Amino acid sequence: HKEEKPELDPNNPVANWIHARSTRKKRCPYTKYQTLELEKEFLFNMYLTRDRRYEVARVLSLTERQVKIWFQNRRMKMKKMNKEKSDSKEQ
Amino acid sequence: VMILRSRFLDARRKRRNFSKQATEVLNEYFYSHLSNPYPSEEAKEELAKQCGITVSQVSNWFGNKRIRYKKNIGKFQEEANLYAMKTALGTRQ
DNA sequence: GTGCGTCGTAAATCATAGAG
DNA sequence: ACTCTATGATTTACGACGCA
Repeated sequence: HKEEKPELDPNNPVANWIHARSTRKKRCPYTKYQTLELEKEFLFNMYLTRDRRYEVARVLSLTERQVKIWFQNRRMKMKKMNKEKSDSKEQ
Repeated sequence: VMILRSRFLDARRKRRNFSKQATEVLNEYFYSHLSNPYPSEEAKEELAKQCGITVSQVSNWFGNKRIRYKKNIGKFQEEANLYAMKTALGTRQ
């Protein structure tokens, strides 16, 4: 299996675990307004065009990358919710 | 029926801590795979079945366990020794 | 090679169950 | 009964890999 960063260390049990790179941006919770607007946009279309992405990012003071990733995560969330729903149906 | 059903689903939403037995099973797996505590999808399904929880909950448990263990190994030393001993006793023929 | 897709995860944070 | 802390869930941000 692959790693984000294999910390090369001898006897430490944690050594071969997956570790985030130190350059990773710290998670920064979005405001209620940002989240609400993103949800509205997602309701309009689950996939962004390049123009919509630029516009949403500009309006919400996020980077286009953040908006792209938010949509990716949101789609995964939707997928998970759908799976839960279908799992609970089948006794 | 729909009301009872939705009530059951709402109740499901309220978090309850996992049973002692379930936590036992998860910890046994975690500490016996400490150098690579990343269960496969199949292993997750088996653990979920044994624990009476969902695969997502198993994933959440391992995610939380890994980060919390890594953040403070000392705090978990006693627990680690306990499960290491348990595994040793259960494994010997 | 570029660029956006999913999948699995790290790490931080949220919410509150329940231990003390 | 009331604090808090431990615990389960959710939210950002990426790495690995896939496909057009």
